[in-house]
Amino acid sequence: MATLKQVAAHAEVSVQTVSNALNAPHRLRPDTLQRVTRSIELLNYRPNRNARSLRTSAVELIGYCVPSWPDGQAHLVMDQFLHALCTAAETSGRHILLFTAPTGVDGMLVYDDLHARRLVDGFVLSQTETHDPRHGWLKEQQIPFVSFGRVWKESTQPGPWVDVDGAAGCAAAVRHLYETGRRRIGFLSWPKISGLAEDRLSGWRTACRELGLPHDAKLAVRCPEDTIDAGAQATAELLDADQPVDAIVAISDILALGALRELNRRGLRAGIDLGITGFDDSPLASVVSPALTSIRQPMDQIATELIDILTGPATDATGNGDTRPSTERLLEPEVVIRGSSGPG
Amino acid sequence: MATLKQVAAHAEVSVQTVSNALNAPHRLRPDTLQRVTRSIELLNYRPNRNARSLRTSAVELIGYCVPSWPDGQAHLVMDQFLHALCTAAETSGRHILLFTAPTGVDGMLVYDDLHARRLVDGFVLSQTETHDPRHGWLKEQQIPFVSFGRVWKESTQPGPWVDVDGAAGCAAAVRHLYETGRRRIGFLSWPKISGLAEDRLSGWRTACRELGLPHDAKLAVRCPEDTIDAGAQATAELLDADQPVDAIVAISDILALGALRELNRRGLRAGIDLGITGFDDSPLASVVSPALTSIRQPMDQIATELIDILTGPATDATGNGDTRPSTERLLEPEVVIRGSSGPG
DNA sequence: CTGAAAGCGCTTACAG
DNA sequence: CTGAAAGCGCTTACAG
Repeated sequence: MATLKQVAAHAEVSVQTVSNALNAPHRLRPDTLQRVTRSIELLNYRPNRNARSLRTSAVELIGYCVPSWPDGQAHLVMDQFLHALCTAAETSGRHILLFTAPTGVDGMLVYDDLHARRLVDGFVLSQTETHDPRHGWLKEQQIPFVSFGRVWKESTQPGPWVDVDGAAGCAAAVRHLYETGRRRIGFLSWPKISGLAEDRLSGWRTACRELGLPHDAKLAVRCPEDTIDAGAQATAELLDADQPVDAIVAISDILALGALRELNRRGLRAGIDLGITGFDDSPLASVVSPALTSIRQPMDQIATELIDILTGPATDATGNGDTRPSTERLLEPEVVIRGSSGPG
Repeated sequence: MATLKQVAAHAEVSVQTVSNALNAPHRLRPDTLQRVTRSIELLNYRPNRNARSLRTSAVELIGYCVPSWPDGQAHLVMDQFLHALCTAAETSGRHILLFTAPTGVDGMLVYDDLHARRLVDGFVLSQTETHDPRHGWLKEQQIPFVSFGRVWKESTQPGPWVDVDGAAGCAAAVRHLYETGRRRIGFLSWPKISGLAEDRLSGWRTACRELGLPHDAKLAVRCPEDTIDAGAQATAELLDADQPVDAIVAISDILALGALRELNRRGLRAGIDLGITGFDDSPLASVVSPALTSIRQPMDQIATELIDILTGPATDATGNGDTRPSTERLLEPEVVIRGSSGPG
């Protein structure tokens, strides 16, 4: 492996000049730059990142904790998210370092260690939970981070975040179903009350109200778990009611698949007799028939914003200016229309 | 951040002794060790990894290229694999660095760069394809790597690998179905001929032959794509044949889900009227009803073996001893029995 | 525009 | 068992 010194000797300049050729080429005279560049190519020189990091104390590595399954819904799009995150990181010359950690506050030792030993510059958090302790802790330690997902139920959100407007997504799904002629739209939700679920539910409720559609509590079913079975059962309820629904907005693709199955069982046709939509546009959505209309989170944009915020000018690195507003970005999801919600 | 020097001053020893306390504690006298350890704790010292790596030229980081979807089957268990890989890496004091690269030989520039700039010590490869160029290239460059999955159709497999015995898995599924009384077992396969598909198919064929069951070509259907629809259609074929099958071994969970749907549509009960098995034990398997019997790859063991091989004594670092056999580990998958193949 | 020198925080032969 | 010293390969004020 060639070193800076060898390149310098070869190009007959000082190491400083070679370093500048790489990091501040405008400082060199064109002819010098060209000569150095030639030597770099000839010797196939690659700067040693460890040496650079030792000097600059920046590793250009971003930590991401791989969520441990079983977590239900989220991991069906995890590879999409990771791919987007990697790509965004690489665009800014960085990479993603993966690690595992216990959930809750116990895991913070791992985060702290990774940062203290300078394996990473900062963290991207996801799988944010209601009352997630990580954000507050990292902020207190002044360790750079950005969160995908808000910490719900907190009076103040610690630190910067990027999130998708679930309410807007569900509202858009309702409007889409309305436009295809549906007038009684049910909602399939999750069991435990979470900020995420309430957010999406509220979007359904608001849109129905605005369109003059029914939106009473009976139309929103909390499924006991995020499975196809539970989705099918809840769908059966909604179909067997005195006034059956003619469309269903599901809070996840899995539940929507359950709805699809129940329709199938009854000889009803999704997209014709009823409209069905899911959430996440997971790989499953395009694998069923009719394919599932689903609400897609803009993964690439999410990832880009996350990296932008994390690598941008430090929000609060000094500890002063604490009152400065955190960086917060709420992105719009998109309804990907497929067969299950009709031709429109 | 405390440094080695500061700890040394605090403990009133040389930096060398502190370093030894961390890396070779047996060299210190117990009382010295204790004193140093106390100083380390008091100052909350964490060794700077970049400095260490610069010195030792080992970064303790393993590169893994995130596969770009859509790739069909594999990404449903990607998070399981990543989690296992991370855990195994951490057990050996290492971490996973994620990156993206173009497929094929173009991507090798990325691999080379990552290694040359010392961002990683080596690579774990997965999504191995027939005629995958990466293995040969990395071997030639003497860049450490280990592959999850064999390069099929090569006369000699370049470099060490870990793989799962797909044939054994499918054979086990056939035997399991036989034990639950099935006597005419179909096979659902993929469109393009790949080493992976042929391997699994051969397991079905061999087991059927050994049990005296039919295994003619008509019983093995190549689905045009890895979707629920395709699986359902192929299942319909197998059921409408002159001699209908009473069980189906599917090469993927998705295809098995298609089989389940087709049975459902016909009023047939999986696990009672027919036995169905999938492959990969993806999150989907436990989310349907009846839950899907599926062949599970031992992810934790795979990951452990991969890291063991990669971090073990260099197989061929010197370039001599080229004839030494590569490290190769073929692991047994496990049939996870659920409702879709009957109570047994 | 270019160069000589110090230093980032470790580890590792080498002496004592 | 312990210590003084060199060096891993860079970057960065500081002079010239």
